[in-house]
Amino acid sequence: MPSPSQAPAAAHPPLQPQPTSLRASLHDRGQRLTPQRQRVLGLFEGLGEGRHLSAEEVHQRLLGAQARVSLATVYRTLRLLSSMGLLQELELPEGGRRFELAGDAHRDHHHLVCVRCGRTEEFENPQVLAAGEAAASGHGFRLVECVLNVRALCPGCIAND
Amino acid sequence: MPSPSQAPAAAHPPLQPQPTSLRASLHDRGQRLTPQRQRVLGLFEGLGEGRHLSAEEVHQRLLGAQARVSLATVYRTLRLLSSMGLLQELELPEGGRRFELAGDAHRDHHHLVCVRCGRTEEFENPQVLAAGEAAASGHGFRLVECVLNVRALCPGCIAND
DNA sequence: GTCGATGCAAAGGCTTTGCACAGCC
DNA sequence: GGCTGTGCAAAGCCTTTGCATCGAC
Repeated sequence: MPSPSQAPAAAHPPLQPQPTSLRASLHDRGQRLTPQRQRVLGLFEGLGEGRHLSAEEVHQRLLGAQARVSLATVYRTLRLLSSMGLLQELELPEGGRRFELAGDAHRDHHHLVCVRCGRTEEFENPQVLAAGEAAASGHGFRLVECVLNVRALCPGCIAND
Repeated sequence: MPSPSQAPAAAHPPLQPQPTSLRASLHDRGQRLTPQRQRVLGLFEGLGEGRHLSAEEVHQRLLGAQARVSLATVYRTLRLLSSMGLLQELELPEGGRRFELAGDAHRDHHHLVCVRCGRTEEFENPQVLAAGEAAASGHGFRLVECVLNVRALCPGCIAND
């Protein structure tokens, strides 16, 4: 269950941007809340959990939403939000860097990718998380996240084989 | 226990290059066995399973071993050997592309990476493989490989926290 | 001897950075 | 009003590609 950050007053829908907590997090680091940063985070929150975008895709979507943000700022913001723990960078095979909304739910969030056409499915499996935790604690590590990348052939590509 | 590939005649140490099967695989594709290709594959075989290198590292190691191979050829060869299924490209967080020797053993070969210092441990866990197979077949996919990337903090970095 | 592979260097993406201006606090 | 963030464009990796030569078959 996702823990509410720090908004005890009103119950708000999960897809809604949370400028309050974003501002607070930024302020703790001596940084500022700008429309660009709200836009980027809001974009991911609007997508919902588990959806991932490349820097270029973020840029295009923001332009499409009439939000004037430069690509350089998109890169800077993605890095900032990742370092704040609000976004997470993920590794997909043969692709590029992508980012998605961070959250406890993502500690058990995995990818099934077709090695031929790139089609991607997502799934969860608590046993994977358990295995990750076992491996981490077995080596004295503290788990941050675990991601299972399953590389496979999708039905369409099997048929074309 | 690693299964022997296809050398029923003599028991040879697993670290030995196998020019015969490499030549055969290349020949099937109308391609040639060159010293450079032997060198690159031999380097990985000499490392043993589960060790991974970037293109730059491959190049440096070959130069150090007095093998004159251009970086462009390293890139071309890594791609070729990957497409032949002899090497596999893997995705590590915050790093770059890396390659490792392919093999059945690697379908259950996972990484525990410190998100701060990059320290990497490797481990196996059959339950992870089972989860990957379940996910693949559940979506109609045919499993190629599954890799669990566990991002965590290592003991040293926890202490410096 | 033929046709593919290599080496070199230039081109190509994607990402980061320097600097002056704009805007949050 | 100070100081951080932004936009623009140039610089920087890493990787791929064109072309003449070399070498495996």
